[in-house]
Order: sequence, then structure tokens, then C-alpha cells
Amino acid sequence: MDMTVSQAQIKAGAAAPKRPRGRPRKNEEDRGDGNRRGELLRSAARLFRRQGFDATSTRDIAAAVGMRSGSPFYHFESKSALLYAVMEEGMRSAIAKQSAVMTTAAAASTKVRLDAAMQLRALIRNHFNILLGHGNDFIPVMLYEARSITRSQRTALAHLQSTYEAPWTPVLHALHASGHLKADVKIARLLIFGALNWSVQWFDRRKGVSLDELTDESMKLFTGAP
Amino acid sequence: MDMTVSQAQIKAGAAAPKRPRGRPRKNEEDRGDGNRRGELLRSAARLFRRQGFDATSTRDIAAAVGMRSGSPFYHFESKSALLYAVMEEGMRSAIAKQSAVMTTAAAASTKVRLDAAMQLRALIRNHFNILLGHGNDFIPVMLYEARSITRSQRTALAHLQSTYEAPWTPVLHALHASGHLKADVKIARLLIFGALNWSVQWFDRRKGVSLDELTDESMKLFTGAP
DNA sequence: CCTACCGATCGGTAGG
DNA sequence: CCTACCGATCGGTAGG
Repeated sequence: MDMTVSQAQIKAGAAAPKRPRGRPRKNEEDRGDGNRRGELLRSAARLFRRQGFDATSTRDIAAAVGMRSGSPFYHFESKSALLYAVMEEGMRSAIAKQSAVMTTAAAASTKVRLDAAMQLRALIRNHFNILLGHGNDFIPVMLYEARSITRSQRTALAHLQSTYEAPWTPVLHALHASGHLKADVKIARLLIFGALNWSVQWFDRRKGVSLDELTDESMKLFTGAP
Repeated sequence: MDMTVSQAQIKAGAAAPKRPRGRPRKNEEDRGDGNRRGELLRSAARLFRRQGFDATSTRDIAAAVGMRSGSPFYHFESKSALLYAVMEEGMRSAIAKQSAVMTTAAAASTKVRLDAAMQLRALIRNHFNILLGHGNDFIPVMLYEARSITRSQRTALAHLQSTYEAPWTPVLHALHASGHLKADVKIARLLIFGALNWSVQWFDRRKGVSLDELTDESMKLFTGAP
């Protein structure tokens, strides 16, 4: 720390004292607001969503957080590692929000056996929020840029997606058993996710319809009752 | 035609006889199987769908039809003009197929007032075929690469899309009036298209489920009855 | 995290 | 439709 220049010079041929190289340790990058990695993730998500992955250069991302062109590679191995990080962060956050919502829904219910329709409503409402809520670019990026990650990354993501989708299946089975859902559960789940996910393409926050209304209409469409 | 070299040389400074330059006339490019433009369109559609627009180079497309790197620009002004041509061709073909289907459905019916559920079924079945049928890459490209065309191209496409969607609205209104569709018609249409369009992401032709089954389950999900 | 840079690739064009 | 080419941009890296 207090080593003088002359002392350093005595070690002839030894490396001069440098700032640490390489990517920062996990607990370094996660703490505080000096979280440049997080800023990169958020900016990358916004740009990837707006322009697409291929049309966004690492220079664009660097500029968005006030860095020079080469600096994102201090935080991420490659551009596609950055894309995958956006997707993974999006899925982890979505899974966390969904469990919180389901826990709350369960606690609010006075019945031992939860009403399946109410649960589906909670799942759909939360899903719309994840897709369309303000500043939520991570999941849209995951949905529409899956082509640009490697096969093994896709496999890893598929596990997170299974975790996310898991709570939907028993709810749909219950609704099928009670006659509220007529279609085959497996295909219904795929069609329902499609209907919801596609909203990213047309939903306009400024145009009147609220996420609650969207949820009501979805429930009517899929189960015949709000 | 029979002008000799010496005759040509007499016209000092005049342009020597050349093969015609520029893009071919409309009636030239549309006739016969020497339709290189059509081959370019089909190959571009396949590559754009597989790899995405940005990840596909004009060299890839040229190679796919056995051309050299610069030759696609003989047929199309630019790469994005090629993309737009794929989308437009996709929409025109889809509109044509849909009208044919609706005409047939009307002719097959003995009732003056067509059954709305039967019409919706026909529309959905045809839509699945357009999305998932063998070699149909044009519409998937249109659905997932809209970001890469210009605003004015998007406006032009929107007109074609309105034409395509037009027959759906009265059918959905009829089903709403008869109580088979509970949701708001406008939102229902958006959600239904989402459910269908998303199938491009997960449908696997080799995995058992047929387009007819998919249509049945869709009808059950949206109207409660196959 | 910055400076300075490299090799590769890409859309597009002139001229035949 | 081919040949030969150009300018621009891009992901990524060495070294500090």
C-alpha cells in the first residue's frame, strides 16, 4: 500500500504494481449502487428489445452506460454471454415474482381448497405484469431472441422456464376437471401462453386498456367467466 | 442485331453494344420457371426464418440459389427490400388462401345463414396451415422480423394485415351474440391471434399433434365446444 | 475501465 | 448475372 517507487524499482524485472485485472469477484459486483454490471444488463435489455440482438452493437450498450467500446468485455465474456445474462436474470425475477403472488393468493384465501379460477387469474395477472409492466424488458428479450443463444444456454433456460410454468399445470387440470376448461390441458397451456406472450407485440400502455381488463378478458376467453 | 465489330467501332466514343443492365421488367421476371427472383424470395424466407434477418447475409442467400455475392442486388434494390418482398408475398398468398377457404365454406353450407362456429373453425384451420404448413416460411418471417422494415413498409403491410383480419371480426361478433364467445371481441381477436401465432415457436410437425387436432383444441379453448 | 488496435464480415456498387 | 472491389462496422483483445 505504501510501497515507494524506489522500492518497486528494486524488484528489477518483477511486475510493477497494477490495478487488479479480469472480471470482478461475485460479491464485488453485486454490492451497492456501484453496480456497473447491473447497469449494463438493464441497458442491454432495453436495446436488445428495441433493436434486436444483432442490430445492437456492444458499442451501443457501452455508450448507454457511459463506457468506452471495449469495456463491456470487462464484465461479460462476450456479447452473447450478455444476452444470456439478460434472459437468465429475467427468468429468475419472473419466478420470484410468481411465487410471491401465489403465496399471497394462498394466504388470502379462507378456503382450504383454493379456487382454481382465482389462481389462474393471479397467474395471468402476474404474467401480464412481467411482460408489459414498466421497464420490464428482460422477458420480452428472452421470448424474442432465443435464436441467438447457444444450444446449451437454451437448455439451461428451458429448466428455468419449466420452473416458471410448473404452477400453471395443476391449476389448469383443476379447471378442466370442473368443466371450466374444455381443451386438452397440455395444448391449452401452450395456446394460453401464446395469447399472453403475443401481447408484447400489440399492447400499448397509453391506449386505455389496463392489465386488469386484459386479465378479465383473458379469463372470459379461456374459461367463459371473468 | 447483325452489326459487325467494325461498324460498332466506327461510332467512336459511343457505347459498345452491351447486355441489358438494371433489374428486369416485370413481365420478364414473372414468367416461366426461369424465375430467379422467386428462388431468391423462397431461399431468403427460409434463411430469414432459421437465422433471423440480421444474421443472414446477402451472400448466404446468393449461395443458396447458386449466385455470386453481388447478384441478388440485380433483382432487389437492397437487403431490406428483399425482406419486405418476402413479407408482402406472404400476406398476399395468405389472403388468397383465406378467401378461397371462406368461399368453399360458404358453398358447402346449405343454410342461408352460415354457422359462425364452422366459419371460425375454417379460419383457424387455414391460419394454422399458413403458419405451420410445409415450406411456409413467409408468414413466420413477417411475424418475427417486422422490426427490420421501415415505417412506411410497416404501414403498407398493416393494410394487408387488415384485409386478412377483416373476415374474423363478423364471425367473432356472431359468436359473441350467440353467447359462445364471452370476451370482448376486439381483445379476443388479439388474444386468439396470439395463441395461434405463437404456435410457430413450439409446434413440431414430427411430434404427433396434427393441425386438425390443434384446431379442435383451439375451438374448445375459445368457444367451449369443438 | 481506457487506449489503440486487429481481422473478419458485410451491404452495396462500377463496369462489363 | 459475374468480377473485383470499397468503406463501414463489428466483436473482441493486449496492455496498462
